[in-house]
Parts: sequence; C-alpha cells; structure tokens
Amino acid sequence: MPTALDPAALRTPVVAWFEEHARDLPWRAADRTPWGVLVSEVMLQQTPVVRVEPAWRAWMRRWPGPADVAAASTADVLRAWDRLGYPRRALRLQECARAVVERHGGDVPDDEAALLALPGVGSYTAAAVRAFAFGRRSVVLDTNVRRVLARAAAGAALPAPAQTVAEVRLAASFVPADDAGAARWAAASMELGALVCTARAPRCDACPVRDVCAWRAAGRPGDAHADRRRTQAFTGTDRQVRGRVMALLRDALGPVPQEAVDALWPDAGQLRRCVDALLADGLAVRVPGVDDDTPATYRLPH
DNA sequence: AATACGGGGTC
DNA sequence: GACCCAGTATT
Repeated sequence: MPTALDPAALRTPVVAWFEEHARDLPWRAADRTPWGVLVSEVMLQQTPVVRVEPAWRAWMRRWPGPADVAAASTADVLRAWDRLGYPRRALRLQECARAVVERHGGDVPDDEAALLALPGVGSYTAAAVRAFAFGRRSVVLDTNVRRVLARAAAGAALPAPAQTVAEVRLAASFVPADDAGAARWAAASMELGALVCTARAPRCDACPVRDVCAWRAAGRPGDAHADRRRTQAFTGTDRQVRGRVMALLRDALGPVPQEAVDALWPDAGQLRRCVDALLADGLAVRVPGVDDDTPATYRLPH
C-alpha cells in the first residue's frame, strides 16, 4: 500500500486548475437560485451536460420557481422534459416542487435531511444542492469524483461498480472542513473528472495532479472490475418500448388512439406490459371509449 | 446487493 | 455495438 495521498496535495492543484478551466454553465452563474441548482442536478442524473443545458434554460425561463412547476400541467412538464431520459425524473421533479412549496414555503431547504426527503433527491443530489446552491460543506460523490479518487488516491483505473462505504469515507477525508472550501472542492473535483480525468480517454498530460496520481504512478493499469461490469442493453428492452410510447404521447396534439399505440411495437405482449407499467407509474393515462365500439385513447397526465 | 429506468453521442 | 453520462427508488 503506497503512502496515503495528502488531501491538500490533490486539492490545491485541482482547485487552481478549476479557477482557470471551469465551464461557464448557467446553473453556476452569479444569478443562480437554489431551485435552479436543484433542477439542474435532477436533470443531470444520468443525462450529459450538453443535453441538459438547453433544456434547463428553456425550463427555467418558463417555470422560474418551484411554485410555477407545482402549478403546471404534468403533460407540459413531461413535454418540456422532452428526451432527457427517464421521464419519471420529470414526475419526481414536479412532486419535488410541490413538496418545496408545501413543506418549506417555496424555499429549497439547506439541510441534508430535508433535502433527502424530497422526491427525486438522493444522497448525491442532496450533497450537491448543499454545496452548489448554499455553499455549505457536504461530501459530493458522483461518478466524476469517484473516478478521480479511484485513480489519484486508490491507483485504480475505475471505481468499483457499486459505491462502497470505504469509498464514502475516502471521499470525506478529502473534503475541507470549511464550507467555502468544501463547496469549491466539490465543484473542482467534479469538473476535473468531467473534462480531464474522463472515463474513456483521460487527458493525463493536461492533468494538474499527474505528479501525485497513484494510477499514473502505477503505469495506468487496466480495470480490475472489468469482468463484473455488464453493459445494459437497450435495443428490444422495455426501456426502448416505454420510450417509444412516451415519445408518441409527447408529440401528439390530442389523445392517441389505441391502434396508434399498437403500431409502435411488434411484440403485443411486451407492449401491453409496458403500457400498463406506464399507467401505473403515472406517466400515461388511458381514457376508455365512450362505448364498446369506440376504442380507448391514451394521453399524458394533466 | 441487484435491478429497472431513456436516449444519444462517441469510439 | 459497446460504453458512458453530476443517480434514485425499489426489491
């Protein structure tokens, strides 16, 4: 086991690099609001920055605060979400807006427990909102930070498939004690992972901590967990079918007849199961025909 | 601890 | 065609 990496030896160059190279993202602007930060974090759950940015701008222009989202039609919310993926996140975001209005008078809370209690907010998002919206200390551990620490501190090519307690403890040991420093480290370490210490082709030559990186020192060994990482398929899965149904309902001007839904997918059984699941999830609504001769229609929830 | 959950860009 | 993306909720 190599000598433990001194937190400051990693932090100082990374934060300095961040001052120079931070992207100019709208949810980082001086006029940002806690709600805007929360919206960005939910949109960024499994969706890349480049796709979120335009959607976030349009969303925030249309619904600047949680009360605006709370009052909106769910159908409009789902259409504005468009193709950001996992539309249940849009549903949760609206539930979250309503919870912020009802529980907190329209102000995003800044304490961990209250944030975690909001729909769609898990450990990462709660920590990120604390740091980026309120400048408070928290342990922000997303896929970027996990990778940076796995390489720089643990000498591994990639973090383990599932987050471990040891990993959280390691991450916590790098977080400065003060609020401002912790928030800065969170943003800087994430940005390094996003721009330099990337999953695919890391730009080690441009890395501010190449001299202290354990992975680089070890000769950039391969991924030890490669055998246990299974890539999730998409083609032919329920996720693809659900996506097609949601796209049809989103783009439709009015109710969609049963036969239009039926034409979406060749496997009638799978399609049926997926539509039923969407109804159960609250992502779609089935409107029965007025009599036995008129077919049912489908639409987004109001 | 595993699994479900979108969709698109990139190598 | 595989891999990845500022994860969360459920089982």
